[in-house]
Amino acid sequence: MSGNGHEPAPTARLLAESTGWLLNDAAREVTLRLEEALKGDDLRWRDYGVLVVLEAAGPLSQQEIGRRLAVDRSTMVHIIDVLEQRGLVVRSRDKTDRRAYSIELTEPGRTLLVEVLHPLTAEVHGRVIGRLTLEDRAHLNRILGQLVGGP
Amino acid sequence: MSGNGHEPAPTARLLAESTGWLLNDAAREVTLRLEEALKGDDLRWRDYGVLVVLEAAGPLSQQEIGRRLAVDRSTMVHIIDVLEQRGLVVRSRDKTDRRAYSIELTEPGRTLLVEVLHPLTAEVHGRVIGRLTLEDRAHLNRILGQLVGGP
DNA sequence: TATTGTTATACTCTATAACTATA
DNA sequence: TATAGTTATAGAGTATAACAATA
Repeated sequence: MSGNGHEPAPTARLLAESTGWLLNDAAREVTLRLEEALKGDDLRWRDYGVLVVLEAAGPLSQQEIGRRLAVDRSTMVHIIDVLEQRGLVVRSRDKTDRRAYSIELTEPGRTLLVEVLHPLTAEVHGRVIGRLTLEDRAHLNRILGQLVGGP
Repeated sequence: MSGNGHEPAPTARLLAESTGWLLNDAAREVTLRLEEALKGDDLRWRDYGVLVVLEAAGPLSQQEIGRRLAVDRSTMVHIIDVLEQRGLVVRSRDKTDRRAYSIELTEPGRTLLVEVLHPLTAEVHGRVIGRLTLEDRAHLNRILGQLVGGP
């Protein structure tokens, strides 16, 4: 990339009145740093997303995971392929619908999540969000929640 | 795409405690709608960004525009190509450094911005951000500004 | 020697469409 | 007839590296 190494995205300063630009810059800021941190474990932001979804919701079909992350089912195939090869998830046929898989977190997957990935992302997260007061963090989460929750 | 047509990105509900996910979902929400709105004028979010940067800062080199939008100079070539072909910007050689172009907004470009694009994006923006109270909007902008402005 | 714009190229990401097996 | 997963493929977007003109 060009100018987005570690400096803040400068669009913000130019267009501080536009929430859209700010949102994009902020999201890029956080995502870039998380991607950087996850690179050590050879995982992408999206892979981590799959693991987190499975941890939170239990076994799901590929399509359902994709729906929750806004990823197409054909794209999910590759993502699950990689995670399965690394032993972080397993595919087994859904008992009640044998067209679908039941994707499940393995013990190594769960361990990686708890012992490595969560601390790692929490650290990055803290570094970026750490600039904000606790009050502002709560504000931000509440406001963003309203934004994405609406119609 | 799969599940991100018009429904809110569902990651948020699952991981409401993680600002990173929320930021991504919110940014995607806004960007998708803006892209949709700009489609009528056959422009992308990023093209609009170039026009806005030029409007705010005056003539700039391709590389400088790219730096401000976090886009590589090789990518800028194509973007400016299209905008120039549509008569929205002009390339002229920089007087003091004849390696560089001076990219300038044309009158049609400025007019399109003022009469069409700004109202359009303001409308979309209002539709998404409109869910928030005026107070929350101010909060959000201030907090995001802190996030992207920091080290 | 360094830098702007350019080109060619390659890589990543993703979706579309057609297929299979199940429902 | 519809759906989950798969596959092949194609398109968009982007960066890397080498080159010409200029500094």
